[in-house]
Amino acid sequence: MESLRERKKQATRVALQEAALRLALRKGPENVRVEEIAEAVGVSPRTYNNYFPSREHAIVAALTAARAPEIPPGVPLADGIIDAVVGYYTDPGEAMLIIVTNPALRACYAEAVTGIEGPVAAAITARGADPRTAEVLAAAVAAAARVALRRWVQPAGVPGLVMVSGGLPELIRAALAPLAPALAAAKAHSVA
Amino acid sequence: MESLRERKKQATRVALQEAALRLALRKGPENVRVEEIAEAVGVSPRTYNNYFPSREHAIVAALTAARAPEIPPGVPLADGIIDAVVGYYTDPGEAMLIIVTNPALRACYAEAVTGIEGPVAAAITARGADPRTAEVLAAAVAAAARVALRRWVQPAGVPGLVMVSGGLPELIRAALAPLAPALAAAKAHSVA
DNA sequence: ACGCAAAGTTGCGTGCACGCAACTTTAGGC
DNA sequence: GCCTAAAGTTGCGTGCACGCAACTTTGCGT
Repeated sequence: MESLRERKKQATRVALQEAALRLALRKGPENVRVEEIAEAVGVSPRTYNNYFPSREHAIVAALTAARAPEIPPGVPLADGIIDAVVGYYTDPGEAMLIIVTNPALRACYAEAVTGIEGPVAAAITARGADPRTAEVLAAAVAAAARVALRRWVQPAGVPGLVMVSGGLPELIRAALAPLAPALAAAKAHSVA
Repeated sequence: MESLRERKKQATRVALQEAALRLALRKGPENVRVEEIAEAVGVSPRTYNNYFPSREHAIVAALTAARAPEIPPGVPLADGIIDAVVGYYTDPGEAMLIIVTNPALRACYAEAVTGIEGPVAAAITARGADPRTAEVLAAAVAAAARVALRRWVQPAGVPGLVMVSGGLPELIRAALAPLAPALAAAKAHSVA
């Protein structure tokens, strides 16, 4: 059902996301006031907060909106999940730089990683695993993805340590690899 | 080194934690103002925020302060970690009820679960695993613990579903179980 | 077409988080 | 003991998040 209400709400939501991202790209995320975003869309600041719970959420939503990981059903579970997560994070254009630059945006983006838990859990369940097991493993996958993001951003921490920081896809694969045995076991458990 | 500075800082920090918890228990967490906590300790509100980044953090800190999970070195890795995490969450007296009642405190407490990642990662590394693997697995363990906490709080979600919500320890064991294969593999990998 | 109930928007008031620039306290060399 | 630098505290100002109570718009039955 696409009532007028729904369409209007969605329109202002999208407008707010786009305005927030545009302003952040132009002036830097620090220098964007909620009032500006609201004004650019023709809405009150109070209404902005009815749509987004913080100043950062609209910007992050502009990047994560309408993006859901797709997990291929044929391949082994671990491989499918890894590819899906890698694909999920491998579009971001220049906007990604804005996000990793700003601490508040980084935190908000890391929080948004939770969004992959639902689809991942569904995929694991679809393979026959117990839903509660799937929930835990999906949370673990999201946690590993956050670790990968953290490593990607970090300037390599202690100077003496390895500077692996290659591409984000490689970091994600490396971070998810230790979870593969648990994913395989979940599948096996479903068979038993 | 216990300089006068350090001792004073620690004293006010502890005083703030205790005051925050005491007031929260007496009046309910919602009705405690930062100004009150600061005044109870004899410090300015601004100083409160130099110690804690939010109103909730002091209350949560009062419960998580000086608590580090102890992971026995002898037993199998997964068992040791599970027992340690269970023990970590199995003291909380009546104060726990205050926390699970309030959404903001719940969020803050869940965030504090990150505190176990360090010790857990250290224990995994101590068994010979790669530090980067240990970091990922520790994050996964923390994520599983958060799932257990979520399940413990939730009023059993959909009415038709199982109402497992027994004790928190059982929930934690159930949530960590799916990660056991990954923990075992990390240890095996170190041996190979 | 009418009118009522549900949903959405807005202004207001309050409390919180925090950068900044004074000001005060502590540490340590002399 | 004295003086200076480092560390800590405080007041102030600003912007944000959100509960609340009007007010406006939309949906829908008649």
